[in-house]
Amino acid sequence: MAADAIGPLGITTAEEEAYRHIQRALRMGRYRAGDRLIPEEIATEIGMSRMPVREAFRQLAAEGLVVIRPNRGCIVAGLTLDEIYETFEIRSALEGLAVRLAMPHIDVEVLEELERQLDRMERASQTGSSDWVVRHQAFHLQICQLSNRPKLVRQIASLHVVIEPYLRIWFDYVDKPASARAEHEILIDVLRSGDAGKAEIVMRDHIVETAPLLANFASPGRR
Amino acid sequence: MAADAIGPLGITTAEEEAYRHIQRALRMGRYRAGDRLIPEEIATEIGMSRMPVREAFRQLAAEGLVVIRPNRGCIVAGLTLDEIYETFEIRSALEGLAVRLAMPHIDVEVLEELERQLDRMERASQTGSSDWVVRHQAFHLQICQLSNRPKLVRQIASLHVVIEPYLRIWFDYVDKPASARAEHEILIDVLRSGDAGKAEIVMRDHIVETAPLLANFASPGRR
DNA sequence: AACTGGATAAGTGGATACACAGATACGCTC
DNA sequence: GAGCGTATCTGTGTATCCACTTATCCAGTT
Repeated sequence: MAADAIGPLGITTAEEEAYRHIQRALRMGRYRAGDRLIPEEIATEIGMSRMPVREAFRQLAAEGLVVIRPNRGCIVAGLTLDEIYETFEIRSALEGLAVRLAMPHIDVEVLEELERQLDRMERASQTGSSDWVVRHQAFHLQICQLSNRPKLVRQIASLHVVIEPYLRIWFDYVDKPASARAEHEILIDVLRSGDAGKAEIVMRDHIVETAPLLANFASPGRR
Repeated sequence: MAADAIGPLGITTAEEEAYRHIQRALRMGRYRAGDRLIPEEIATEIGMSRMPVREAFRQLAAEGLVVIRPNRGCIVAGLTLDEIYETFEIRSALEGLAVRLAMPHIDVEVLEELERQLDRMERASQTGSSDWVVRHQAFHLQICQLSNRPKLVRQIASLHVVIEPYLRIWFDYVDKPASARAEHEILIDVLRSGDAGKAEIVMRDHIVETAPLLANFASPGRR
């Protein structure tokens, strides 16, 4: 059939489209925490009925991006200060595990690729756009993916989505995280060293130390 | 209204009921990995239309218990051998973190309660029923809950649900995990010692060492 | 005899329609 | 004037219906 390639990406179902649309909006910080998401509103926005939108809500609720209370609609979740810290703690444990398991798959080419990623990150930050956030997450996920643990990577990616709005707020306040480059260079260094146990510790510390930095800026943004 | 208390538990919506029904069935191992879950079949089973069942599928898919392929229905997920190991690795990282964070909240009363839990576990195993699995999970979750990290506990609980069918198979093959009692006594001992770092290591080892034990029995059961 | 093509049946995804629960605002009573 | 009860209205949750995709089976061809 000619109508096979409907969308630009491999979107097959209306639900998938709704899911990506809403998730994108949430990541971008278009809605504020506590805002109600009205199914019909979003449905007309992307030209479908509210049914697939509702099913998309379910997926988002499972990821913790929204909260659905029976008969009382769907509201944007938002994280309290405690929950931001908690999310970073979980990230530190999972990404620490990932980097430890990734160590056997580290070679020169990988290290070079990571260096290039760092360059892209810096360039993105200089353009002033919040592309830096996307690049930063790509850098972390790149390392995690080397662990060859699909479920682990998915869980980590899901956590990144939850904290993305807060990273954006942080980025908007401070023009560019000054120490970010150095921080991530240390990560590459420890990967180069080949010490899996040390790499895990460095990654864990790197992540938990980030939390208080953006918590200061994120707190006014929460509900 | 008199008809307020419809169900025995606080089930408010049909979807909630469908979700619990299917999740229970999956945990009990009623379906085998690869089986197709037919919405109409389950819908008539609990007296509703297939719509809430469909939405329940979404939640289950988000938890990784089933897989939904567009236009091709809902099949029971099941874990490959690699995925079983991976799940235990993730559990070890998360429960390790949880026990470390729980340490400040450990006191004599908590330790006594955990000892009682162990007794209940042993009693459950002697009755021959697979209640042991429930008790075992309750024991682990009890410790995790002391961390005071709701999101962390939820993630861990979700992993427990995924591996529950395999724990049951394991339990059915070997009448009673012989070393289980001793293993968990060690956990309580390290909690008593007050050394958070050591407790994390002990918990991590305890969990990853369990994986190969039940992997041997679980492998014939997978798809 | 095996493989490929099409036709038919079954089943999933989506839309519309309806019933019920919750929120809000107005009026009545104290 | 304030507080409570009630009525209306918005919006969610469920059911039925329709369209489209996919799988299966049979027939025709090589």
